[in-house]
Amino acid sequence: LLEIATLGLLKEGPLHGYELRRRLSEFGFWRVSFGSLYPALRKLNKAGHIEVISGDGRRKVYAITPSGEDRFQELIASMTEDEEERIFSVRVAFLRYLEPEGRLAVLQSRREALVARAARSRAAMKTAMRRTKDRLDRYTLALLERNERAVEADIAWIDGLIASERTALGQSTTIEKT
Amino acid sequence: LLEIATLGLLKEGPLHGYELRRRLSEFGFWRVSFGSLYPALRKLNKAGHIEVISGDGRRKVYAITPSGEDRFQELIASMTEDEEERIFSVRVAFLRYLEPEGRLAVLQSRREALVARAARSRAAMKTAMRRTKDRLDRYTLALLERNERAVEADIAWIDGLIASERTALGQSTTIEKT
DNA sequence: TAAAGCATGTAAGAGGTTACATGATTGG
DNA sequence: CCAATCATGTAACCTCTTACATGCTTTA
Repeated sequence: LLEIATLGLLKEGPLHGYELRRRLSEFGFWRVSFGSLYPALRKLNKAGHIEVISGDGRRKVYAITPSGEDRFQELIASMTEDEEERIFSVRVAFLRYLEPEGRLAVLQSRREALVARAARSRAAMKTAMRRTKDRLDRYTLALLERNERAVEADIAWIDGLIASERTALGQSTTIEKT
Repeated sequence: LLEIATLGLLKEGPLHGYELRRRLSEFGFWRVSFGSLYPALRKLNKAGHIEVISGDGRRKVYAITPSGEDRFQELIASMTEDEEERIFSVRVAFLRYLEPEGRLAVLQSRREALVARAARSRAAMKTAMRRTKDRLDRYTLALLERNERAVEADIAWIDGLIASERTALGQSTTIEKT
């Protein structure tokens, strides 16, 4: 998570650690702790994915290297199924760096995961109701309903992205728009 | 997370580890790994929060102890601000075990966190637009909009729960319902 | 000149994961 | 009887957190 977010932000320009953290939390990703940020930067540096382009003693400004670009492409394209929302958000935020086919693959993979989750959620509701003999408590019920609505909204959102991705990809479909 | 989920499920009746895991994933919380489940059970046992009520060599059936009940009450009532969705879900699933005042406190605390997040999200959108001079890319924009809608939906959901909690709590307001 | 904020870092530990090992029980 | 699945467990590791330590720079 930190690795992909760091590389993604550094693709937009060199930054030092403190500023990187500000961007991360400002964007609404999460407020990463320094205790995790600095060791991560050192690790990325040691791996050759980023380099120090200005160490004036005070600030250490990092820039992404070609090796880091490769690593970033690898990370952004490889979806893990039923990925955490936080990680997927970071992926979407940098989705513009992926080629159109890769984007479509990521979005469709996410869609499948969401549909599977919705199915599991509905199944869970049924089993829960059967187990408790329809005495499902108010809060659990409210939670399950909320989750169902949230997943449905997300699927609709993804569908919108997929649709506009498809029209951007296959221009041949745009026959007689009027 | 595992601690509160385990204690909460054991409040409904004794279970062995394997079955506990089934319930956890069946409910849609998450598929906890055995490598985390069994050490956690041993830790809870050592702390005296749960006890083995049937170790027939094969299955080890655990039950919650009075100490575990205390621990559970402590965990369910103590909200951490801007809590992860997963943890809050577990909290809601067991909210019925909290007294009405505690429930209201938890819900209102969550509401505040969501409102704060929405404000941060809007601020982030403005700074991001200012920084990139209105050339915010499609995906980032879609993501920010999606997040805003999701948080708003969650606030509305919480408001519903708070409202019904309030009417259940203060019966004096129910003057002339017809 | 003192406080607030900028900036980097280390150590310990929380809370999970994957991979591996082992054995009992049940169903075809 | 063999495979699947039930059932428990350990070891190594990953990612991130909190708490602490340090020193510089800006501003009131």
